[in-house]
Amino acid sequence: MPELPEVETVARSLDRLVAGKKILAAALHREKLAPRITAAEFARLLAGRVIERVGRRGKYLLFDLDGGLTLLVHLRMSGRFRLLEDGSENPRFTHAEFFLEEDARLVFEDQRHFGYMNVVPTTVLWETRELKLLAPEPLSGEFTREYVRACLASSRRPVKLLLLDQRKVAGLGNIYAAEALYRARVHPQKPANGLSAIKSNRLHAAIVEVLRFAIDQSELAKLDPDDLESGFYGSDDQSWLVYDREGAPCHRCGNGIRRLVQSGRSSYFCPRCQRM
DNA sequence: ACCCTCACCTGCACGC
DNA sequence: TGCGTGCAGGTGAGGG
Repeated sequence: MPELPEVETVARSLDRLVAGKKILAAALHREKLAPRITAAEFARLLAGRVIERVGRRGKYLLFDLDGGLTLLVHLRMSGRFRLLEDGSENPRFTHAEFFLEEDARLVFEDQRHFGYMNVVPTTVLWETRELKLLAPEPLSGEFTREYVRACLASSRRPVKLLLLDQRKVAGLGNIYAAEALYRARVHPQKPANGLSAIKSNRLHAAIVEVLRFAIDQSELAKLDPDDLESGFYGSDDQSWLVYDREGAPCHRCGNGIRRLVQSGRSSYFCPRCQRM
């Protein structure tokens, strides 16, 4: 279920826990998890590789391996890594296993079977279908006011849908899109090219703030960072300003938060603070 | 090129 | 209690 901030936290945790370790063997238990390679290739490509570092691009986790390979992972809705002690049982929906040095076992579990993995040569990483069309990182210098303004100007779609488009903004999902629009006081159904320069700038700032804040929260909320049994999730019990608060009072004006459906997905907003 | 709908799975909260 | 329904934070394929 993670968006950029949670994926960032997962990447940091994994980097801390498994960077420098060798994968002695790897097993793919559900072939469709890595549809571009076979289970045999998965095992062969990963066996013996040292995990040099774990990073992130958009909502993708990137495991840089020695020998010029990168393991790409998308958690989608329910993907999750766990680092287990030798001998402990696999979680119910374990779809991949990485047997590491020192009897550590990294497992990937995924209740909804939406997760995705691929192994690619690092030299072509940025040209892969997964990463090639991804928008700039919203917390990088590339993500400027001008970039956001140009993006918005290029489409008549409702601004909320534009924010969910990974080719426009990398890493935003349904929650943080709603939170950013609320902070910027922009109505989710407003046509993207109808935003004034002022609102566009507010939205740019709100996106950056929302993500920075959420990364901090997610880091703080991690229970015990050194507990190998705990999953690598950020907090589940964060409270959002508008997300999932239908009917509850707006923190700014007290009006009831409303829910509407756009492209089959819930949008939450304050009808008084976020006018068309 | 754009934009929408649907499919991919399981589990959970809800109303009857 | 049990069963049906709708919903879930993501994305890509396929269609108009």
